[in-house]
Amino acid sequence: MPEGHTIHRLAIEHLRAFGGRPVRATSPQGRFAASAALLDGRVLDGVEAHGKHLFLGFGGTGWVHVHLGLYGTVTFGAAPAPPPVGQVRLRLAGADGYADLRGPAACELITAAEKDALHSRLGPDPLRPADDPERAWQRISRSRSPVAALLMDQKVLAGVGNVYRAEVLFRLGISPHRAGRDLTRTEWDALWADLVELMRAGVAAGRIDTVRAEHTPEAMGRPPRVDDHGGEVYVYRRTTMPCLICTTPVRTEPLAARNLFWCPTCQQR
DNA sequence: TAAGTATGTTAAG
DNA sequence: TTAACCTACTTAC
Repeated sequence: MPEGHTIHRLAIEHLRAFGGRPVRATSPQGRFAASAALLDGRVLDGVEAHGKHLFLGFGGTGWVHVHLGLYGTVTFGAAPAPPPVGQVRLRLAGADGYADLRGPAACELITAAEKDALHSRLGPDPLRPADDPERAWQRISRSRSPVAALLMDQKVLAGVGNVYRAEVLFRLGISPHRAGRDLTRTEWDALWADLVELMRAGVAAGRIDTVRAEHTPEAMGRPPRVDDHGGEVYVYRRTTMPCLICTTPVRTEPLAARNLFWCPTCQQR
């Protein structure tokens, strides 16, 4: 379930589980075996997340760069680690627990310089307190592309995926098809602020919840809805259901190779 | 058992 | 714009 909140949460969990102590590293599947051997017995001394990229620091040995892609996962468990199940690219194991990485788009050992190069290709991340939203605004306010595409462009903004883009646009009532340069500065400031709030909540909860208390099915007097991705949301993959607020059917269409979801009634700004 | 789907990205054309 | 890739799960037959 990888949008930026997942990756930031993973950084925290890795630090808590393995930080400051030597860790055993193996690649049961074999595809990361040579690098795992270099890492085995080293101390995890730093973790970082930028957008959907996770970095695990091992001193002079370098950084493990992980990108989960569409369906990569990390599962944590308590020691002793059982025999690996399925395709485990990387297993880290400490005295108290272990973590299994499966199906990542990227898992590679890189240098500090290579890590810097990756950062330079990414826009500001709402979950990195020092990141400056002005950098994103400079690009958005000059672009003819629809805001829904810009929010997903990791060079513009890092960490937002298909769920957060759909939900934040709904919450602000902004049409996904508006061109970036037609947004007002006030609207952009509100988008960034809402992303910061939503994504921080996502890190804390480990899932994406975007529905305000006054709009829950309970509060609206509607039957409870069952999510297939774990969180309570307004429009993402809600096409078989009416909009929670106005009961218009939620609409979907492909945009830049991804499915976009929005409410044509509530999002007319 | 096979096909389809997924919260993502890159490279080829 | 399209295909390819990484894996697991759900749905169809």
